[in-house]
Amino acid sequence: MYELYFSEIFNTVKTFECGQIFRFESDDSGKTYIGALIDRIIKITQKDPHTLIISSNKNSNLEKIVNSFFRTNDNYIDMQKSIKIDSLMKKVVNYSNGLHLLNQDNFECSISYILSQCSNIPRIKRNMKDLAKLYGKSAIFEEQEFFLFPSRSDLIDITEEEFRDLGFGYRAKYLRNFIKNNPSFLIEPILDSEIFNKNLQNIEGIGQKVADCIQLFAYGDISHFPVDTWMEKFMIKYYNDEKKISKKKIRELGTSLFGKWAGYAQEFIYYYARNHPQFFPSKLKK
DNA sequence: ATCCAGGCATGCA
DNA sequence: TGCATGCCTGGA
Repeated sequence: MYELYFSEIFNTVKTFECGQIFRFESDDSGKTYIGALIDRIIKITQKDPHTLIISSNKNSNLEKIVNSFFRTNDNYIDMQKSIKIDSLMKKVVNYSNGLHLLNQDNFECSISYILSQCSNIPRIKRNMKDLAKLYGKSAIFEEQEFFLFPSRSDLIDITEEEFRDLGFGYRAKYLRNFIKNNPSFLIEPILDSEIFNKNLQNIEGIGQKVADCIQLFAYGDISHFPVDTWMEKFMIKYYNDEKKISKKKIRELGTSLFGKWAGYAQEFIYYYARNHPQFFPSKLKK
């Protein structure tokens, strides 16, 4: 057990409930979160606005894994400054203050975003929980049973039908394909960001949005700006005079406005928009 | 009862 | 390139 200090604000509720991660849970309304991280169970307790208390069932290499998970090398203050490009973004950044991007396990995280399409957070959480409980190894932490996320070899013989029986719908095929083929560049990532992106999109079931999410949340490339329906609503409303514009253009716009910190900007906007649904039409005009 | 959700692949202009 | 449609499921 040790303390992890941030000079900026760190808010566990915003970080774990914003929709970027699906398998960490709190049983005391946000003070403590517990979940599996790669090969171990991690417990995170908010001590004060700058300090987390970290504990785990496995201490080898713990600080390194945790630092990577929480992206402790990011200059959060600089990031916030450079995203505050106008009064609106100032409001968005202040509203989201304390939300940190997480650098997740790439296999687990990639699967969560393959399953995310045309779904919703509670359902994705249920899907991921089912996978872990059925196929993952169990681990005991503080006398409670948890499940690690299954490895590729744990899932290699699971058929599309079995995934369908778990309620994955047409995504079952994509998941089966992803596990079966799992190209080598996923293990040793291609350095060029856009080439990696194109390679991801060559995998059946992964399009622009999921590829961006995988790079952002699973491979820590925070220059990506995934455009989902919320991003579309926000950007059209505030940065395109409420006129319809393609998702591709919105992605370009986000990248040019926010540069290397686009991933943070995206998550802040997503968090802001979802918590202010009254500002955004439920359905966009064509 | 429709409708549509944190998309994608496909087919067509 | 841009747009329409079907796809599984399940919650509103």
